Amino acid sequence: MRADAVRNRAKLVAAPAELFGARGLDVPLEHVAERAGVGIATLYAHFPGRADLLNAVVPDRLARTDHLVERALSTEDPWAAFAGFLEGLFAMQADDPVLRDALANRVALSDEIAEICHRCHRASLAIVARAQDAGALRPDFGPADLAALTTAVSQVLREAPDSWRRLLGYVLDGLRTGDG
Amino acid sequence: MRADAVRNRAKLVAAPAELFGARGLDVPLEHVAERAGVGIATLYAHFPGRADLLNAVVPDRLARTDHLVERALSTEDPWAAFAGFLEGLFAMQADDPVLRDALANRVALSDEIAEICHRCHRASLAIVARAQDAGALRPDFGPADLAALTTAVSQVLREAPDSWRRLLGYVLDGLRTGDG
DNA sequence: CTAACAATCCGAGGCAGTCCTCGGTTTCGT
DNA sequence: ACGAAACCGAGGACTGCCTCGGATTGTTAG
Repeated sequence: MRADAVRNRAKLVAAPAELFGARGLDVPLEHVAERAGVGIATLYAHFPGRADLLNAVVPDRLARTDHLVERALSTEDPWAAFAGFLEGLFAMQADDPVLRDALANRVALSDEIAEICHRCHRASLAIVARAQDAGALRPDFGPADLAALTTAVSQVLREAPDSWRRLLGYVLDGLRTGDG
Repeated sequence: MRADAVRNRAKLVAAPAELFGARGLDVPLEHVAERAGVGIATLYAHFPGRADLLNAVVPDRLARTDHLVERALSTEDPWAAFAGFLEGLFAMQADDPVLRDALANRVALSDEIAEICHRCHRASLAIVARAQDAGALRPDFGPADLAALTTAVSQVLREAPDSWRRLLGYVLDGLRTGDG
């Protein structure tokens, strides 16, 4: 690849991050190109469609959840691991609109993204199971609830970024059993 | 107003309800007109803009919350009143996409709508205060939390209509104090 | 009953935003 | 300096918003 092409591609991958903050994941691609200081046709030369651009942007962000998983698994207290995992997951989304919208199913899943999601999902099941086995987390909390919680909080993040922590706190209090 | 005008206006007001279910509040007005069996120009003759149509549709739905408020205020147990109010509020939204989106701030507020919202909001503050005074509801639960909860659940309603009740259950469990 | 007027209805079409492609032009690398 | 690679904006296609001028229909007075 030519040197200018590399430079432009990098600018294109960097541009969405700033724009997404304001308008969400569906900014016009023209704006992205303009922000990157690049013609619209150049954008399409690098990324045939919107999905391809997202697939170049999202995986890196999404992969950061691995760190969270790692931290949770190495936390001794199962409840603290579970609560900290959720807390971290949403805090990360609060800082990163791209990640937030990606986890809220607002991105068409490429194979790569799907793979990372799968990995994160499987890990979170383990974290949940461990907390339940320890008797700290209600046994009736299921994977669907986790998805619903993500949906719920991501919306709060979008509309009232200051309220999510309190809401999560209430949910966690409701999820905890006396035993933990 | 002429007889056919009355008939058409009624059809126009009725049409959105069915359409909103599938696509949310922002269906093309052309579709609304088609559904009503009316030309697009007729729609604009009756309602100069989308907001005017919504203002003709929303208040009726929104006013149904009054019934909920009434029920809650006449429920003796303050916690049951509070929990039942929320449960009813969301169940109502689950059945009525218009109401759901209206409460999630997706409608430009006309004076009339704003007035009804205000009334409902004031009433809900009373319900909250009563539950807190009785020592059944955490004293740190505030109006902002109520708004955040509405935002959160309305999004779950949109994307996973079967999960909201469980999620609300967890939140309520977290909100309840031992005393109640 | 009918004619005539006014109220109402209507689809075509102009405008705006976004997507994406085409053909020519510029720039990189040798 | 030459060829290939990459760049670029103009513009066609589509969708949704809204308006215009003419056609239609309800109403009422004679």
